Amino acid sequence: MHEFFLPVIQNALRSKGIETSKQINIEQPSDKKFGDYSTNIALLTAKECNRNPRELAQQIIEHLVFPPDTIAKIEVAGPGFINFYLTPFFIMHYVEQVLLDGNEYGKGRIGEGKRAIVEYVSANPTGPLTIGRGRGGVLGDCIANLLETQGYEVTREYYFNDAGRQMQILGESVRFRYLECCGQTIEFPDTHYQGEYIREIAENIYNAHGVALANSNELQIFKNSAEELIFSSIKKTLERLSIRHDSFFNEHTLYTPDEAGITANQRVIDALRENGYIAEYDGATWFLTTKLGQEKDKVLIKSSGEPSYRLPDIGYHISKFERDFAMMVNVFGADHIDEYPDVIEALKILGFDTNRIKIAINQFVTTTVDGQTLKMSTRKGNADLLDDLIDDVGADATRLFFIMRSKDSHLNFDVELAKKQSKDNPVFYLQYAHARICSLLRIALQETGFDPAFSKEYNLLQLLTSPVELQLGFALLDYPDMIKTSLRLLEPQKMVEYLHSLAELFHRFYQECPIIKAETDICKARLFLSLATRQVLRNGFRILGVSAPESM
RNA sequence: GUGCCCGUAGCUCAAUGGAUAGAGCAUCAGCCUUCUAAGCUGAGGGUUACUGGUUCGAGUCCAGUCGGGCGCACCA
Repeated sequence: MHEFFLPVIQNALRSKGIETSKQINIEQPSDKKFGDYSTNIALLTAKECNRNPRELAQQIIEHLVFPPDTIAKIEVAGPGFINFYLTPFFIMHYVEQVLLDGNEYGKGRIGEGKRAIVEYVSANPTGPLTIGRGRGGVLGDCIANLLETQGYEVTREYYFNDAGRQMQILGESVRFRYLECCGQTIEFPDTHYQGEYIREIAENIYNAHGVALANSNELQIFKNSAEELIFSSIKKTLERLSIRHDSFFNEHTLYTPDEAGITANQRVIDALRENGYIAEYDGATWFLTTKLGQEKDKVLIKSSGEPSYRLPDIGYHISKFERDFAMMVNVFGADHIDEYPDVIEALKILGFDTNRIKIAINQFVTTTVDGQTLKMSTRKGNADLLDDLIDDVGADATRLFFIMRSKDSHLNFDVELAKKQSKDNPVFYLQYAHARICSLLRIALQETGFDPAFSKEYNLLQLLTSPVELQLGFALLDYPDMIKTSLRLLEPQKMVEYLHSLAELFHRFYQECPIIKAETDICKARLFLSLATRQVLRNGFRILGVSAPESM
């Protein structure tokens, strides 16, 4: 709707000779008595023009020219708001558009011809996925879905490292458990991975090789089989939540020399050095972030000769620029917050357009069981496993729980409540609306023989004039704006909120308006409205990755 | 100590700087002989942690105070 109002208001301002740097906001008032849409442009520009806002608003109104039959009423209200009321004709005409567009309804074109990359999950294969990782995974998947609705060609990427110190410890952990299988008594170090899955991997190896590996100090086989098993279990877990990646980027490629015999890491060092941001001291190679006003320089190459995580991170992002992505979204948990500024600074120094990079940070998930908050750690093996949660509450509820809160808020996951499978579960409310519509359409077909999907009598929609019908129609028309807002904020939670209010309106409509029992034309019109509602629910569910059951 | 996030109803959370701060759960009172009651209608419940500031207007922005979470390695 923004596109609908914007040019008209701009024209009115121009013909009044008003120049303003202020942005024209079109918003929905919290209360319907202030109109369907509203703008505060008169309030914003009054001071610049040295005018009374209400007077100014009145004069702007006189110059507004809308297409016929679209706006029922325009008024000045309060301190100087301009409020717009849509005609019932316009609303119902738009519902028709929902039916015509079908699965395409809500799509936009701002990303057409552009490539975007979303990086998410990116857990190293040291253990099964935890609930905390799940939140980022679902968030990333939904953001990728949102980007696709706007025409972006999206790459879903998983960045991982199977070479570092943690993998070494993983291999050793498995070896210790294996030795236990062989009958040895081991003092298992606190620093190592204590999860039950390590034993299982060790038992697998024991079953395959017996005691043959007990006297070797070779870690490779333990590390490799652990990595293989853990990675496949991670992928399986993600699959259960319909989270998929189409690109796996191994950090190790940044350590591998190219045709010229130079590694990506080395190129980063060389380029930063050329710009005067590299120095060697204390045996290490440093990124001189003190020159950028930070307290300390940051190590890029440790005195051992190995790069720290920052160096490949920079190289990794350069690879995204080289792959020519117009938008790069990084999704990660709050514990990774501090690594970002350095990477961005380095990229700026090297002349990259860092505005293309968007960071979506999700706050932590705390789980409460019996009112007790649990602290999680993969290494201690007491983490809440994502798989267990999916077992308990199902994939739909898991996904919805993760995105029904703003990513900036700590998510309090009450495991007991989620396990209940009761009607308290918010996912049921949304899905029930969809199932209800499906049932309605089935019965309508049976009893009246009318199938709205194969009829084009859309003009019948104009018969619907009751407040709840118009409110429902209006909500449908708001869907495309909702997607854009959600994407701009990288916040799928907005979609959940919207779909909830849409479901609520439908339930009310269903309660107040007899549909199959209504007179023929009214019945048809209400079935059209129901069908359009189902379409928007479906389209929204697809973005959230929640299933749309035909019956419940 | 310091960087980021958060503090809103009994609980979990909403509210692109807008008009009377809203949902769900919980509590209470109604609505199924009628298209799915996993639903609908209504009631109660608030000094938006605190103190200042910015402006036509602040839960929202700024400064400070208090409280909670996450970081602050030559780990990733």
